[in-house]
Amino acid sequence: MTQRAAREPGVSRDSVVDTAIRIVEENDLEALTMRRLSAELGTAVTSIYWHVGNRDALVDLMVDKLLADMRDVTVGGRTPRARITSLCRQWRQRLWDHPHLIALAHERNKTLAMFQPMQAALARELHAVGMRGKDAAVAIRGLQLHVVSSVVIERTAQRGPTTEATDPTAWPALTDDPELVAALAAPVDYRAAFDIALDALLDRIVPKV
Amino acid sequence: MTQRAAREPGVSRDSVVDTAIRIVEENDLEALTMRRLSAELGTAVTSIYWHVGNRDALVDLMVDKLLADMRDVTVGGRTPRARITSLCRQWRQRLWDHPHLIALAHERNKTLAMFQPMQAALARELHAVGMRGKDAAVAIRGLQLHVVSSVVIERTAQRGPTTEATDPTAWPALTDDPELVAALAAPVDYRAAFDIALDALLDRIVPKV
DNA sequence: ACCTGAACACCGTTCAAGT
DNA sequence: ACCTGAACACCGTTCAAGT
Repeated sequence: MTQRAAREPGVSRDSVVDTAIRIVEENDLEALTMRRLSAELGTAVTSIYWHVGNRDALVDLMVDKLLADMRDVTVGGRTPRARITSLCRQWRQRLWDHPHLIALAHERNKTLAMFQPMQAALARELHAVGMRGKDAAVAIRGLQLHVVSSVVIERTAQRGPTTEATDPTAWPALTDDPELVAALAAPVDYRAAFDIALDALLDRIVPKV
Repeated sequence: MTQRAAREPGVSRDSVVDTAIRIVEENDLEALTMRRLSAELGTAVTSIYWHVGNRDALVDLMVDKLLADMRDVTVGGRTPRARITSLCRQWRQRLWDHPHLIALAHERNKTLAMFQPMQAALARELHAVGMRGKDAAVAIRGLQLHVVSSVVIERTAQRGPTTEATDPTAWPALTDDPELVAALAAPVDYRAAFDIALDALLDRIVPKV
């Protein structure tokens, strides 16, 4: 088997998935159509079906491939608490850097699966602070949901040019606090909101050591 | 103008939106096609375009209509903290009761707009504990993101029969904590996770009184 | 002002037929 | 084992034409 798949002879399952990922990364999810994909591969539409089944199965393969690429996790920080914070920030950043992955996972209901590679690393840190079993699972779940939902919300919010900034005319009750109204009209600082909530979560979840 | 729009003579903008909402509620978002909508209305496909513009504009109208239906908020609880908790839980429940709204809002990038009707009520409670201006805005944003993301994640997670339960074979590092592995393999208790994180958030955000 | 049919440029998927 | 063209049953949208 040649490292770089030859272009001419035909199409492999891998080349289909790779090309599909490239199409999505260079454009967006809705740019991924079977016909365009086949055109880019230089084959008939129907041969794709032989290799990957159908569109849903193809997207599943794409998600798996992208997740496999980010399986290794490195941790920094002195205390376990610092390492957990670093882990969560790092994971948020990684998902953030792969916005296409989020859209893909959403379409296939694999949103939570995006977090799986991080669970082992988190469990290790929780063990270090004496959390095991069910308690550790609850903590992992809480952090997992926080990271994933943060990225999902931010990405879908800024996906289009829609009026996501809240409409100030909607609150007659707030006219006595113009500073609040102004602050709500400003764009959301997702990063800050993420950090605050993460810290609050850790205060609650991770025992002080 | 008759209260209940007459069926025979023609189609109104309202009847288009209402029928579209009914279609989505009885099925799901992808059941909403212009052709099916027109069939259900008894008109030609093209007349819909005259009334609402195009599909995107129609979905916008649907979101606005659904949000208008849940604009009034009632609060219960003695202390401000209890009332804020009640508000967040109530809002989560309302969004939860309208899963179609979430899918609709997602398609039109109006995810955060779903929360808008609740902002005024939240601001009132924060004023009661002495939070104003920028601090109050940060608190509102934090609670807003928590509620919305909680519902979004849970709904997309259970949208389909996909394998959302995490695969236990993926963590060789965890074999020394079988209770943790078992707990992670079990379905997520979103309600509990929501309450824990909400409490943690409030500890951080709302000043003790 | 409102509604129509015809047409355009797309989709995903199946299937029998080729080599 | 792999690839093909033709066909089916859909999409959203435009546009000229009707009343």
